[in-house]
Amino acid sequence: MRVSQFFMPILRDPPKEAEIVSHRLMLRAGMIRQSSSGIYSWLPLGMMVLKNIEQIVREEQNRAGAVELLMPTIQPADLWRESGRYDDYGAEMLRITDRHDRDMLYGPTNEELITALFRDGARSYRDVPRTLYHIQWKFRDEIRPRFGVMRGREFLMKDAYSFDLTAEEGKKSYNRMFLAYLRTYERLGLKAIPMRADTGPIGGDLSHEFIILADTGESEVFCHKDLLELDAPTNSFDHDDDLEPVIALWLDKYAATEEMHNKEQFEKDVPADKQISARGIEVGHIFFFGTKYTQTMKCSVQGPDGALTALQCGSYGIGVSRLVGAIIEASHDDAGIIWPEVVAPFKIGLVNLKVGDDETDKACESLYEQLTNAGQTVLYDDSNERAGAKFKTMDLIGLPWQIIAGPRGLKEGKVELKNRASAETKDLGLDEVVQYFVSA
RNA sequence: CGGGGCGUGGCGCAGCCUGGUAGCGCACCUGGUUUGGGACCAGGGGGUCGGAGGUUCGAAUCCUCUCGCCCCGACCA
Repeated sequence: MRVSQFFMPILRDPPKEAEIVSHRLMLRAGMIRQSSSGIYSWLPLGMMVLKNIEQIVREEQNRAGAVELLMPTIQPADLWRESGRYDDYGAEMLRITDRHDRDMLYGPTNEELITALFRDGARSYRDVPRTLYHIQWKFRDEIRPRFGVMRGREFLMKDAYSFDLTAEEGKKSYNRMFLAYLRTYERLGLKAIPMRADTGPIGGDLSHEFIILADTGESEVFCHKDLLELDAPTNSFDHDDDLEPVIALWLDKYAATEEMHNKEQFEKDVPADKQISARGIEVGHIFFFGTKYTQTMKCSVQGPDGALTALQCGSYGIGVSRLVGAIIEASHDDAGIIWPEVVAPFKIGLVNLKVGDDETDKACESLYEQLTNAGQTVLYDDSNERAGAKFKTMDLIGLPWQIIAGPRGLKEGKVELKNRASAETKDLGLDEVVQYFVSA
């Protein structure tokens, strides 16, 4: 993509409403624009990141055996009356009336919808276990949206739902998703710690929040330091594998959010030098709630003995749009964003320091073409800005690699390759830079 | 919802107290000089001051109502 053809409205100064760093940087880098309180348009650069995250989440869901579908954003109120949550959910649910005066709502979550779908589509014990998911926009009419995309009213969420015959089986589905979450965050370059959590309005008795530590986190969290050292297992698992021992690596160590925190136990279980108390951002939440919805909504399946059994369910959410902000909170410096390669909107920023200079133009065009042809994503700054402005912009938008080409270096046949994260630079020949990326 | 604050060009702000028909920096356009970490000079374009009503010869400025946005709290992926 050429900057001269792109849409990336950079702000030199942050709008005053943006308080936290990720919000400021997203606005400044031209990733998002607010439409109304807690509701945002995603501009090209932001959308690219969102899609990249979404894709990683999708791949790990698929790998964990979940099946993707897509449910609507607007749901009929009757479904929620059936589960009893229409009245329970309160003002956070955006209620709408259609032209026929029917009560509708903009879905804050999808337990009812998926349960109705599964109820109609599954008859036999042979139809379980299944885990279904979708990645869809949700709306929760927060009393006070804030922190930009981290706490918006409209947000993109991956939510998965597991259906099993027995609670024991259900726990397996839960564990499998637990590991999928660890993998997902690890791939995103985040260290997410599962913590025992309150189940809130979703209900149920088994629940974990996945928390990443960041100064700007909205809640206080407490955990054992060793949890930060654990790596997600890389091998695949089947539904019937016993994951308890694997999960135990995480569950054996103390980790709790404010609401679940037990100071005495924390001090008893965790040596003083291993005690971490910090701020955290919740980037995922998983629940096992058994038959809470399947019973009231009559979602059952016939067992081998012919008896009808209400299915055992869990639900598993990842805030995809929130992750965009969370990653920035975890990865930035004074100059701007520092994208992990896997989610970066482009891998390489190619900076032409002197547009109009024959040799520089030629070198840049050639690099752009070769790298693009080799499958690299390149943002080529072919604009007429001055060098300084281009550097600032590149640092702000945080592409992992910058290739800087100007007459001075090209006199020696060299361009500069700069790593955004480490700020390391090296001078390479034109062929060498291409090689660097093509062979890597 | 309770408490606080703000709405003046794309962004940041001044003007409002002491009414006289809008200004500054950045951004944008044109020309020139510049050109490796947000250049300089000159010349331009763009707002009717969130909205409605009122007071007044005259309202961004005063009064009333209203809408939106932000911050603190309760709530949340």
